Amino acid sequence: MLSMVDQPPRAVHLAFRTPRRPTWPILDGVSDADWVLHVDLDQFIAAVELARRPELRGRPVVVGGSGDPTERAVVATASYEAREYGIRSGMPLRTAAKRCPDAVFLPSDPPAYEEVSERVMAALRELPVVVEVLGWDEAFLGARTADPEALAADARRVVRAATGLSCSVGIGDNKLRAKLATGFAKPAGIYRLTRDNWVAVMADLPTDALWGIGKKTARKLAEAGLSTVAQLARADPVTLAERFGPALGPWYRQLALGAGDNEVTATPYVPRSRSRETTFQRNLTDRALLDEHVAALAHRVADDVRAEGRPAVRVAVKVRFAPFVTQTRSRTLPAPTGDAGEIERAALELLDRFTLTRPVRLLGVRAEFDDNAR
DNA sequence: TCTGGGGTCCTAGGACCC
DNA sequence: TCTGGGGTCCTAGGACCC
Repeated sequence: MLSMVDQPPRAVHLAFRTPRRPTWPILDGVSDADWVLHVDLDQFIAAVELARRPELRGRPVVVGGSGDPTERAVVATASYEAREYGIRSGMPLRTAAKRCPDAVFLPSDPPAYEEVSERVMAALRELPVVVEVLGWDEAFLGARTADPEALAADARRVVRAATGLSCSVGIGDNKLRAKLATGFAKPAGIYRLTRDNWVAVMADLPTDALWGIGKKTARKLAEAGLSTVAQLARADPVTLAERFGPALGPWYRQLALGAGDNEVTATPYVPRSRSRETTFQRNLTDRALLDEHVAALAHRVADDVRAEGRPAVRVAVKVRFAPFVTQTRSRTLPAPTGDAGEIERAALELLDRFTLTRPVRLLGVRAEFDDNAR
């Protein structure tokens, strides 16, 4: 339900492929310069819940699923108190309940978070900045100022005034550095990360400290002898391209150098796809039921497609079998459409292409839009 | 650790065309 | 015709992020 998802890889790649002269800030502390600020709400979902349930303050609070820790669902956000028990976002609720049986489990309430998020973004737009929304609880601010720390403090102030919520602000000379700076600012702080302190701060950290490198890639990099940011920064781009692909390989090295684009844009987000999926509390084997669920998902997707006002050009169906094997089947439609019947027909035909012998734990339907029509 | 839901982008192989 | 090289589309899967 995160409707505004980050798009850093594309932006960073574009900047990498067509190197633009970066407008590096003039760091004399007096002249105006271009800065990127990254604002990130502290434990956003948990904070929204605590704001309307003040009696829970100070207790470990876990938000996710329908609030029943025995169901198939994961943690959306854990309060800092809950994090002390090792509870993290993405962790199964059952695991969280084992780690902290006394935690308060609350259901996820997306409309409530959406509403607060809009107030946060509206407050930020009152500042002399360009606001690029990244998700419910994150935004980049582009600004020309001589005092980015003062601007960051202003951002924290207006967000608190509008919503009562706390946020952290990273200051950088590009988006990558601003985003990573926020990690050092949390909670409730401000931190500046630029080319001046990049090496001192980042060099010895593992590669997955970078935004865009996760556990899997970090492991593969380590196997290639590249465990730290400094080692990755010194790696040969040609070798990286051979091992990790023509775009990803060299891009990893750019990340390690702290390079990235600094263009903040308020241009509204235009989605490339819309999808709906459901994990069943109990695995499904009955083919008629599978058909029914896919048809229902297809109709929800068709509603979303029509709401977009652009036709779908492609439909995909996802099946996750027990224990946890995921397959997808997709097809380009004969003609772009927003018609629910046509999307349903395509989805059912795709479901037919799977070998449906194993129990199914998840079904999903996705519609894709024409990339050129953005 | 029995592992959600909603997104984005990259890769690679094969088809197909000139 | 025992054989090319490039471009583009289609499809499935993987990785990452919030």
